[in-house]
Amino acid sequence: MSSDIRLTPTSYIVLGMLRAAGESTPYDLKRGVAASLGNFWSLQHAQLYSEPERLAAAGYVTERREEGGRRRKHYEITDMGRRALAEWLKETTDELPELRDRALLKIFFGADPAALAPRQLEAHRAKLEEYEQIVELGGEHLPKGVRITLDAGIASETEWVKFWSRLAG
Amino acid sequence: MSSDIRLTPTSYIVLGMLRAAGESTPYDLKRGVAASLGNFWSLQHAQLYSEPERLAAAGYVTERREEGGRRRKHYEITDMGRRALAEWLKETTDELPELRDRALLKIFFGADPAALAPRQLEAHRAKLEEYEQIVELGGEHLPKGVRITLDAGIASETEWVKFWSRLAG
DNA sequence: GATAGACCGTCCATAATAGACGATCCTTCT
DNA sequence: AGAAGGATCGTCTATTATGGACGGTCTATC
Repeated sequence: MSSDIRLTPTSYIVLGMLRAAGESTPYDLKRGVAASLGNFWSLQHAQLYSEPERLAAAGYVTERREEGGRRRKHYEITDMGRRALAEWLKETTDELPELRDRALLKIFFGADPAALAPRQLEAHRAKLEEYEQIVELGGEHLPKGVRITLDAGIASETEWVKFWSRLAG
Repeated sequence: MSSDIRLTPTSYIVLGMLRAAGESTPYDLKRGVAASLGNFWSLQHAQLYSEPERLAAAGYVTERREEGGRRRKHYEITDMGRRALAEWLKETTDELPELRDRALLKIFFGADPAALAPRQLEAHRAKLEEYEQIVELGGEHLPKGVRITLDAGIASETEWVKFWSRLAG
């Protein structure tokens, strides 16, 4: 409680997941993130262990530790956490997304696009298909926000598939 | 020379910029990056001061320091640096781009899309226009790789403009 | 030759990355 | 029941990266 920490996007991810899923262990968070938001916000699983601790120390979440076995930690969002999350959700932003594309980086410096294209095309196609699968099996009853990000993913991957197809020739 | 360091994407950015532009100071690099590759590979200007030092210690670049005034450091790529860069450029990758989109993150957790859309739309539109400007004034004689990444940027921003337009309603 | 504003370099505390490592748990087979 | 092997899960460490403050230097202008 009460050391004041800086809340980063990582913090809000933890808070958001906890609000949506209820009490969770870091591993739960990890799986949840990987299956969804990890697609447009990359992060490291180790952070889902350290960040909740930080949040617990500052009072945004509570921590409960199993006695036996794996001694897993279970976290739950507090009212303070809910308030912080709600406030953050209300703020708009004009920041553009950050992108880090290794393949583009190589092309920029003169790598052969036709050499890079096949594997990139394949990877983007696979991702696109993954998204479409999710929509097919029950995209109707996804929460609205989730559905929108999924649509964004589909639109964006579709575009990348086109882009790399052109380069593959 | 000869401490062996791990070469990160940041390293290759420094090497690539030095190969393309010849001897440069970190500030030169900073400006060069901001104007081009910064659009699809975000990085911090402080890194363009620390990374060349690291590379110099390992022999990938040479360092020359001004005597008077600002005592700027000038860096130049070595043969060893060129070899490392060339090798990296030859490797293909199936890694997908990393994305970090704060606005999408908020939507995912339930923020109001219509509230977020206007500023995002505006920002993406501005970026798109910036790219198109570059093409207009002399996109013909840009290096091929640079031109391709520019095309990628245009395609991608066009898509985002559409996406946020839909949400703005 | 003063001054304002742009240009430039460095530093620091904190956060994030990458990935190894080791423990625990579950299933299946004998 | 017990062993074996694979999936699940948690932690740690060294290295990089982030964000931003701070302070110095240069240049144009009056």
